[in-house]
Amino acid sequence: MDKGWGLTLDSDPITNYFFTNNKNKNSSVAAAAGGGSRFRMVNNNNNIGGGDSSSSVVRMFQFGGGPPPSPPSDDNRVVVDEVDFFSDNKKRAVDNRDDSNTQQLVCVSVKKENSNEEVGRLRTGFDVNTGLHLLTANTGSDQSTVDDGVSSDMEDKRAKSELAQLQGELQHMNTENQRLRDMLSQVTSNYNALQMHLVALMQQQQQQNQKAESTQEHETVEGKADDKKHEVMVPRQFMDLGPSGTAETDEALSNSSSEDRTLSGTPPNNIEVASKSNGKGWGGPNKVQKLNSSSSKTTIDQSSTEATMRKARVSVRARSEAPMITDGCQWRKYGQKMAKGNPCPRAYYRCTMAVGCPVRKQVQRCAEDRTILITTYEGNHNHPLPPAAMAMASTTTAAANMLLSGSMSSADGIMNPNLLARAILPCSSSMATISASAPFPTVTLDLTHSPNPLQFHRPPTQFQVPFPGQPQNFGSVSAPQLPQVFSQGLYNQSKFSGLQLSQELGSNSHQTLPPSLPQGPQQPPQSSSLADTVSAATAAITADPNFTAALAAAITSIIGGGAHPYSNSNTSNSNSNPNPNNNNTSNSNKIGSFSGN
DNA sequence: CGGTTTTGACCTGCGC
DNA sequence: GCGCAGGTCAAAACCG
Repeated sequence: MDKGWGLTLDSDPITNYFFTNNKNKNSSVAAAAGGGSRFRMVNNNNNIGGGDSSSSVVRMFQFGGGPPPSPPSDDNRVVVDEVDFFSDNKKRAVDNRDDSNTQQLVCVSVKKENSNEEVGRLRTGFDVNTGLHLLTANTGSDQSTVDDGVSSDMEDKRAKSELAQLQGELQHMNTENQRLRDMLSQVTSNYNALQMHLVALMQQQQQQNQKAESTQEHETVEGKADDKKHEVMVPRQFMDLGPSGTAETDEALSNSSSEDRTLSGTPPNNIEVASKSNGKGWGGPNKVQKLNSSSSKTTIDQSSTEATMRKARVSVRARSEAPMITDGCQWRKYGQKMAKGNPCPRAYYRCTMAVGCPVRKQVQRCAEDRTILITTYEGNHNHPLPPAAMAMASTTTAAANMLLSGSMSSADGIMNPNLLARAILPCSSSMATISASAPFPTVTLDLTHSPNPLQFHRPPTQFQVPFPGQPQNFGSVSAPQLPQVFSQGLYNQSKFSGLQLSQELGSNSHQTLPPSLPQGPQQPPQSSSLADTVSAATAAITADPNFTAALAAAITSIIGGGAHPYSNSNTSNSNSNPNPNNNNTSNSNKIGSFSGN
């Protein structure tokens, strides 16, 4: 959520405006990232001399670049602010000794600006030069030499009065600035609250749908008593890849089931097994399966099919040189195998952030393109997730929920993979593909595509998160910010090849991408990580009104169920360093049999 | 020393 | 029933 927040807010034009104008002390960084270079220029100008707030200053400086309230006398100097600035001042200094006052004022104003850190936005060269020149010009000694002959009280008074006036204006501006900030914070909080509310509503709706379905199933299953209840519900748990983390929502979603799971070693697992017993799904250990003996077997068998159907997997394809993407969670490798048709070994990981966490993932390099890392998630965390892990969790959860909700209530979901895919990633159907092929329905989020490479590449650490949307927008996010977006974890450990927004559907592109991403500089969450990036993207997707609308429409049309996109998901990665692609195909079992490509 | 990784063995489901 | 393939286990090795 948090991250989503930042993104969405940032995207907000208003926010952008405020940030850039008011807060943007490091605008050079913030603006740099995005496509907003032009915007930045404008802002800077405004900051310096442009905007309403600094109009007085503008007048003094007579900047040509910005849109100064009062047109500067010299229309000629336009292009380079610095040059104009200096030349202008100098000019006056030389030409008009009487303007010493003006110079003084300028100096004063500049100092003020500095004190406010407003000047910090200016390019360094600009700042430095400006300060030096002005100060130098205004130095008392110099002035005295110049003014000696003229020195008049009248001028002093005039200067003082103007100074006072300027100070007053400055104060006024500061007040205004503060007021705007307050407004911004208020807007932000309101937005956040609304978003939370929306998510809660969606989850609630989904929960209701789940209950309805579970009850139906329960009834259908020949009235087998209480035990069945759990079993019937179990599938749900798995259905939610969800970010269990924060969870009010999670609990709500997985409510009863979560309770069952609390005791990790025991019964809970049985439940898992039940859902997974069907076959080759990842699931509870065989042991557990064994434990899950006869009594409930019948019910399991009956429900297993459904459970299987409901057990969704979310596969994420991303370009990464790292052995594993950083998703914020801690994983322990418990196996590695050669998979048929892929020379790269497949690594199996289990979430170790909590003792009984059922979440597992497979990591394998793409046979065709080994720069692509395929990470497949399954299960639902039964523990709080760190912020860094929320992004991926949210993303996968949202995708899984979409799929599951579709598949569960009706076959339509699977029947219309495109629709679901679109719902998940409205912009480009190609980015999200749904495979109904067993054993479990799988949603594949392809983060490797970048129709419009807006990607910013950061060589060693790269991560591609192609989200539907406007690349340019993303660009606007600005490189500097992106780093923030990417969580440290991912950042460090996994090397993604650039954050990308793909808009395969040119026309739709706008829709898909949450406005937030595109528009504004995103406010980096406190802890940034790749996960953040993903979460950012996820948040963007989920938070995007358009996305939400599309999602809701899709779901409604398909199942009438509700999906709840979590705005926060993250992928952080774990500490473990699996090298799926490592040549050390030391794996075990069937290496020999492996035919490779 | 505890946690993680490696890796051969084992289990299970599926297709023939 | 057999073989294959996917998935998991668990002892040994490794590592900080």
